[in-house]
Amino acid sequence: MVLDLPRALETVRALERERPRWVWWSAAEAAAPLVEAGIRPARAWDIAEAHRILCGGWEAGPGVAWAAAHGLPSDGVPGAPTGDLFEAAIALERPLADETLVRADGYLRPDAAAGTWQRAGTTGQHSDDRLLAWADAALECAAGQRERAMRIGPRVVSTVHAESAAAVLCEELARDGLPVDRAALLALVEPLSGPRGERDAAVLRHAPGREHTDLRNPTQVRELLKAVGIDVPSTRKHVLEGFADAHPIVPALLRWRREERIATTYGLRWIEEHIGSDDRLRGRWTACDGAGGRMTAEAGLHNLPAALRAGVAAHPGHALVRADLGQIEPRVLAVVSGDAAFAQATLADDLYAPVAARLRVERPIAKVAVLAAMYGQRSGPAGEALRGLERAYPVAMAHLDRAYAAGTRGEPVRTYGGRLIPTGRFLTTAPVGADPRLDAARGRFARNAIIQGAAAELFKAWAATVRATTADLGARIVLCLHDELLVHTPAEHADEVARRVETALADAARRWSPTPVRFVADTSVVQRWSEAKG
DNA sequence: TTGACCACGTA
DNA sequence: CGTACGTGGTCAAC
Repeated sequence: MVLDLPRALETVRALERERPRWVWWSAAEAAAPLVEAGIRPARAWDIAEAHRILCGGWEAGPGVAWAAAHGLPSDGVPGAPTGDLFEAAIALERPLADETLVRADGYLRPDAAAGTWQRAGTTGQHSDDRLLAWADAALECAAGQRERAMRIGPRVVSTVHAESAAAVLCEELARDGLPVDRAALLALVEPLSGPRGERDAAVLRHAPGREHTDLRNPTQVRELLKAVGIDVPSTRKHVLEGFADAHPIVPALLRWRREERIATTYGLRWIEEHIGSDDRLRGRWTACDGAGGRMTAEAGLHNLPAALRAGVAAHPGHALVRADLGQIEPRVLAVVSGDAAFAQATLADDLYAPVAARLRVERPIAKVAVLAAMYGQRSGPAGEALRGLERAYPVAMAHLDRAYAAGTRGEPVRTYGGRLIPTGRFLTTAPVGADPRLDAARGRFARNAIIQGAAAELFKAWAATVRATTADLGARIVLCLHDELLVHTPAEHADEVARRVETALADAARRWSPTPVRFVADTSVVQRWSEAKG
């Protein structure tokens, strides 16, 4: 007997009432079975997520996280056991007996890191001992990580807590799924799911003699356009849009592209594959992608065309509370830079209004200038206003410049929440300093990452708070989209959930930012995701 | 079969 | 000469 699962789940359920902070190697491994059993753990320390924050990168298995928590070089982490003859020979040489989890050199034994050692016990007592040792190792590893986080700054501990909650939320999102109106979705998709020949013909009739063109092949499309007198460097949408009036084939082609996208990516096959018989769209979720620190989702959950949002709908007796953060990135810049003047501007509903007043320019100019400062866009009328920004908000601008400079040098940067972001990741093609264009790309990457990354951290703190404060009403977060939340709730509690979503934002922001920076959400109760905002 | 590239959806 | 992600298509190299 290795584990009596039903009994273990009952124990967990009882313990959860005390609201412990669970320590686990990863939510995917440990929280998923709990979520499956209807247990929604409130607080956790997720070793894998903590490792990604502290050390950057994606690889965060027990062997790697343990080594980092103990200050051991990552290149010494033993690889996963392969089960080959060489390993079998070593096992014969040093049989059994070896019950030590940690090797003499300080690394975890690889068969334990891979999860096989714990389950390989021959007797009950034997495997219980191994499981206990494995649990102790997790506690020790988490303690080491916590110490390291505290050394960077106490805020990093909060970040780990929020990321750990987000990782559990990801398991819940994957299991619960996004409620859809299957009939509505089919009505949107089906007209485009006819034979491809018919869709193609609507374009090709504009070019007699070239009916054999494959519209999916950019080279052939370019030749097709050339034949009707349109010479384009590429066939991308924004290029073609400039020629919309030049020839009727261009709008026909653009329309074909839109429909082709839905027919291929979001067609009947997609519905069949990802939507369950309970009318829930399900995909896998990750709490923190490699670079931006954002959540990611598969199955099209994060790039559903706007046209299909009418197919995302509350189920009977329920409503959707949708809320999205307004102007999140400039508000985040105010927090992470500590620019008091810029923070003052966030007190307005529309942050660009006070910025425009201060710069003595029109609002659109102020907006373009702020976006240019954050993203590095240099085209357009931003130049003059950009110099105004430098004078009005020197602290915020210097903060962005520092990130850019660190990136050009290939140095890692840390987000406000403490997540390490390596910038030398383009090193595979050229070393730092070899190619100015690559260095500039690293600079832009770093400058964007500290803003996008911090925004993701605030978002997850908000989502974790919403999750915690609305669960008692039967509400469930069903979609996270970078700055937007969808909460599925019993209809009678929808208004209360909406209020709590707003409160959660104010609370999360207050905990997150030592200075008063205002974050605003546009929150509404709807039946369909497509319904108008406000 | 795999990886590069294009293209395009979302933020 | 904003960045990030996931997905599906074609093509060339296996």
